[in-house]
This record gives sequence, structure tokens and C-alpha cells, in this order.
Amino acid sequence: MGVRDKLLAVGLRPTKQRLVIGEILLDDVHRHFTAEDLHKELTHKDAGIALATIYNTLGAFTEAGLLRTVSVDSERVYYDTNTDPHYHVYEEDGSKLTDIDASRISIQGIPDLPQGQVVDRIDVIIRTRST
Amino acid sequence: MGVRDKLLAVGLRPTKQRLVIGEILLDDVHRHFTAEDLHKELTHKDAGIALATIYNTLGAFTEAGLLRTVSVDSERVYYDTNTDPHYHVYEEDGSKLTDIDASRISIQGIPDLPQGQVVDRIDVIIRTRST
DNA sequence: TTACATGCAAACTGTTTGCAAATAT
DNA sequence: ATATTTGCAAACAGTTTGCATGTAA
Repeated sequence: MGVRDKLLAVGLRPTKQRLVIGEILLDDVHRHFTAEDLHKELTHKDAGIALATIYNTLGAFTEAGLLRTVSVDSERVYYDTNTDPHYHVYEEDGSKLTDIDASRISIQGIPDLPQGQVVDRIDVIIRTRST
Repeated sequence: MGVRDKLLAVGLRPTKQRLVIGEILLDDVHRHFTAEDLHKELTHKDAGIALATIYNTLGAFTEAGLLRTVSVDSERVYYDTNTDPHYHVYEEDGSKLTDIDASRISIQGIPDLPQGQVVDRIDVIIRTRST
């Protein structure tokens, strides 16, 4: 399925900017990046897309389920093109994120949740540092 | 052990401001809060402590191991007075954090880490929403 | 032809910093 | 005495917003 169709499938208008960004992100290669990373990459390509549009687009893609965010570092938002259930290894030194398939890890002992609450998702972040 | 001694024990000078803040935070009651929360609380008490000092103090306390931070939300830093190994339940609607003792949860299947990396800590956040 | 998306700059939020005055050792 | 800490305001980074213009349906 082409990028145009992926956008249409989730109800997003395939504008020129979204197509360019979608071409980079929506290709089954799992990436972790920040808005700034993407902005740099687009500037290289001379795509001339405004930073605000990048933020808008990442927000729209995330809301549409094409991306997800990862809370590893409170200074910036990391985006992840892998939307399947999975966890992360975070190398604190180099700020490098790696995926771990959810099926590899099992978690036991989740307690009863407060009244009327259901699990939305479980984040697991294995934070590592170099020896 | 009094607050003054707790500060001295970790090599922090017991200034008036640190004593006031320590009196609030260092009492074995587990709290989750932001710098802003603490600032409001102190303003109520008319403690007249500058916001910058609150940030400095929280940073110093964290570095000294008296507090830890929790990455749940990239817009702000949450501090946690519980420094024992534990995990969190995060109610996404009300931004409420609750502790889960680490001993209650078991995690299996942690993959091999990259060369020269060791686990610093593992964060587990169970994100819930109301039904 | 109309609702939605973009670009730009300005606004905003949370946090950090520089520096002179105050304070702990 | 001297090294640290404080308060304040100004700076900063990342992100959001308002509005005029452009574009997809």
C-alpha cells in the first residue's frame, strides 16, 4: 500500500508535506526520532517544510495510529514508527533507543487497578549505561 | 534521623530552604509531584522560596539519591520520594501516579544488552484510562 | 467553494543560567 | 575567609497557536 493510501485509510488528507513525511516514515522500518531529527532530515532534502507543519504532522500521524510516542526523556518527545506492542532499551549515554518485541518479555503481578480504570498500555524501558 | 542529618549524610549543606523543602519531602511518605506542585505548596506556607531554588534543590536531592524522577509525560518532570525499586500506574486522565512495589511484579525475557552496557534500572509504567 | 492544511512569527511552558547578595562552614 | 547557595530576571529549548494564504475534496 502506498503512502497516499495509508493516509487516506486513516482519514488524513494526502497533502504534499504529509506525503513527503510519510515517504520517510511509513515504510515498515522501525525508527526512533524526535521532531528535530526529522526537521534536519527534511532540511537536507530541501523539502522546505515548516517546523510547525512537522509538529502538526507528527501529531496527526500519532493520533491516527501511524506512529506512537515514547516517554524516555522529559526534555523532548520521541516518536516511534513501530506501533506494534513492544518495549524499549534506552542507552542513557547516547540516547539510543532499541525495540524489544513484546512477545519476548513477560510481566507478571500487575495489581488490581483503581475502580473504572483499564490498562491502556504498558511501557517498559530498560535503561542502560556503559560500564 | 532528622532532616538536617539526612542532608548532611548525603553531603548537602542544610540551608534554610533545603530544610523547609526536606521537611516536606523527606518523611517516608511516598509522594509524586512536580516542581510546580511544590512551588504552590511552599507559596501557601509563605516560605518565600524562589522557583529557581526549588529546581536547584530538587536537582540536588535527586543527584544525592533522596528523590528520583519518573518519565511519564514529556511535558514536565515528576519527582518521586520513593527511592526503592518500584513501578508505576499512571492514570492518563487525571495524571495520577501510584506506586507498585517491585517485588509484586516479575519481568522475564530481558534480552542481551549491547556490548559494554549494563542495566541501570527498569521502568515499568502501566498506563490506564477510565472506561 | 468550503473545510482543512500550511507557513510564519509570535506566544507559551517548563527549566536553566548568570550574577550580585546572602549564608554555611 | 571562602566556597556554596540563594533570589531574581533574563535566557533557553521544545512545542503550540493565531492568522492569512494555499490546497484538497
